[in-house]
Amino acid sequence: MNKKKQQTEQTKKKIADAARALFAQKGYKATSIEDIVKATGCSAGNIYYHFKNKEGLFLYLLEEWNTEWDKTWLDKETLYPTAIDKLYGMAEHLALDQLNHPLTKAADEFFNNSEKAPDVEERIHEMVKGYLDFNRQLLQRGIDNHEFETTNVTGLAIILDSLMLGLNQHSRRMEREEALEAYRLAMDVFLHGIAKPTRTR
Amino acid sequence: MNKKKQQTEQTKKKIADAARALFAQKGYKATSIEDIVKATGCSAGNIYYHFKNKEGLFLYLLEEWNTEWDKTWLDKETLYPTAIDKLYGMAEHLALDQLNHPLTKAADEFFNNSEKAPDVEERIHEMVKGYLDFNRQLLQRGIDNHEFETTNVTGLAIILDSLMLGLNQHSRRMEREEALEAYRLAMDVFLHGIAKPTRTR
DNA sequence: TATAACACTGAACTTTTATTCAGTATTATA
DNA sequence: TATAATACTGAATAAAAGTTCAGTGTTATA
Repeated sequence: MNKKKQQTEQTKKKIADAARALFAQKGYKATSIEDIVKATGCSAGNIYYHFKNKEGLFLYLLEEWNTEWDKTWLDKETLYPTAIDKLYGMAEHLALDQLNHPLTKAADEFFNNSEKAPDVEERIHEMVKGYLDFNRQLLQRGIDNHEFETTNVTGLAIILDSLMLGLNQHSRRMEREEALEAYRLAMDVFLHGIAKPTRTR
Repeated sequence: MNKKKQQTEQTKKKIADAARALFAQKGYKATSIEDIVKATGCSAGNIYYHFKNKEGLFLYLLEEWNTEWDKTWLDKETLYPTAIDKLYGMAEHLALDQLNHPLTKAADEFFNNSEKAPDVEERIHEMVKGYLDFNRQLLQRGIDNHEFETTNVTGLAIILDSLMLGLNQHSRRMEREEALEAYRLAMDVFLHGIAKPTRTR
């Protein structure tokens, strides 16, 4: 039970790699199984042998990306002592990940596309919830540290995610430095706002 | 030259209305010409008589939506004296428009989909530029009024647009009041930030 | 070594899609 | 009224898509 498992792993990776690149370049719907067949050199049947279907293949890539992101972030996180530092760090991390990571565009398309199996829809829901939880924890830490003054943690988690989501779309048309700058500025605004300090609160 | 123009206007509207509803419900790609045929009762050929193709039909709806938005906003704008008021007003306007307006999801899908004719791509680029210009003007007014302290108007226009873009996605899963609240909170943050007023600037 | 489990092929199947076009009916024009 | 322009039909086209499956060779198991 060795050469077979190894073979399976290898071709599964080959398919995943090719699919990732294609989804990134052309989007989810526009990438056909035939495209992946051509790119990998293996047959259509083989793809369906290793993955349930096109949806399943894409979901696999999303999960892979998610865990990868978590891992690299955990490595970085310790470098940032305060919650504010963490926010800027996360912004930078996202900016770079999204620039380097090819899947964001296709992911958006997939997320917003209605033709998904119910269980897939469910899984995506969980992912989004995961992002929001992540934000919530980050914000809560800032509150506990007396860095932030706010009570509506859940609301702000959505605002933060919205900001990152929207920037993600814009940053597609940006160069690396431009994108990093935009993410930094977004965090400046998120932390300090743009109004003159005549606070009415 | 009357009954014919009238007829054309009527069926063009009928097709546009049906298409809008379908695109909203199912997304751009998932809506087929056949769907529109069934919904309108007119033939496929007729749709291609009035619109260049599927892309052209969708673009027509986008343009229509854009001009409609501009018009209703211009009516509202005068109600808000300061730039800050205008920002909150715009947020509310967007929140309601996006809730009522069915096309946002399909628009996202369309925007991010690579298979567009070059001239369509160009037109979309112009639209995005229009949004950013709109933001820029609003922010500039706030600076002139001494409401905002900032110099990077272009950067902030992108941040503001990103925020609205991201909220748009989240608000799809929200009720009316919830969405309005989220948009308001987003503006609070955009204006005042979340950090304690120990400003380092 | 015989049998079972596995990795894989690739053509065939089924749907679905956007788009076209020869032809028809209605309305305007001269 | 004759002719031209216009609004429309609907079947045909043609390409593309996701998915399946009978069959082939290879590796593990007993």
